[in-house]
Amino acid sequence: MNMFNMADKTFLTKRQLEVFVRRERGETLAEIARALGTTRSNVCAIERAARKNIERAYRTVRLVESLLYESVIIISPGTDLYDIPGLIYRRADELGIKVRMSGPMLLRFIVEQCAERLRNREVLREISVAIDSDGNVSIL
Amino acid sequence: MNMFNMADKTFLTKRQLEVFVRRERGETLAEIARALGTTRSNVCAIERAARKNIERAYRTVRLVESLLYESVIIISPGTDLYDIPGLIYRRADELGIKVRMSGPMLLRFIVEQCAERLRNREVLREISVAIDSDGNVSIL
DNA sequence: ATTTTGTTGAATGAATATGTTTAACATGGC
DNA sequence: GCCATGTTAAACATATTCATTCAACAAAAT
Repeated sequence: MNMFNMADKTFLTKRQLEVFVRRERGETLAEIARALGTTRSNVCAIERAARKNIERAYRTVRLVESLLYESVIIISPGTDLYDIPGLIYRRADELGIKVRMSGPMLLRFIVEQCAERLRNREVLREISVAIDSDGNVSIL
Repeated sequence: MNMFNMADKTFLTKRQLEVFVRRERGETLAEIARALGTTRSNVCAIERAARKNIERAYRTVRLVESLLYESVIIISPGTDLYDIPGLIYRRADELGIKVRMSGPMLLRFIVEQCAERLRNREVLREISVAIDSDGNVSIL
């Protein structure tokens, strides 16, 4: 049991919450380390973990909302990599959304995120791309 | 490595996302189990885990926003009185909050509320200023 | 120049999470 | 009754996270 994170309500540990709040108040790593009886580097690590979890929570919420409220584009195996930006722009146009990425940026993004689903220019496994109403593109 | 959750972006594993999306589309446990090569009860468990993670992500976001949006600014001894409005505006900007007081109004407000913590232009004892999400400023 | 402050990487033990199987149970439709 | 559907609990192996320490480094403040 983790007696510190009562009830699994959030993704922040009691320790992470304590450090996060104190840091937001402007306390220094050394002050917090003294108060919690540990080291600066440990407090630093805990803060890093807290912010990572917060970022992940935001991304999770955005992902779920994009699934529930926005558009998902399914890119089938066999599609040519270079056709993907066009597919995304076309769908965005249909929805009246301006994509916040240029064509080349989109290409690089896809390659980065889906390297293992591509071979040269060919899509091997289905790729699901979400566009939210702000024009943010994400891979599901 | 968890080959299922590319890149630690969210709190949903690939499996959880797949099950969640299919369920949202109305697919039945048995259908999904067949498609993923496993059992109904397993799909059920995965869906439960997915929804638990989503709920936790929402709670995390709400917790963090409640911490950030009712923000407390600590003004340390030694601060120049005339720097205080700037500190408050900067923090408000970071939070995307518009302060409902002009600079001179803020100054007069501070002087009125904290006379005994000031000597001429210098802050003698720490002052805690709160801004709420409506931009209202108060001394704690 | 020294101290404070924040960061990073590696390593570690303990705690949690994940996906899985199997067996059982409840409900509603036909 | 029979079947499809959804749920639950126990148990398990593997994977991941958490807090921690220690050593080292860079930047900023004193």
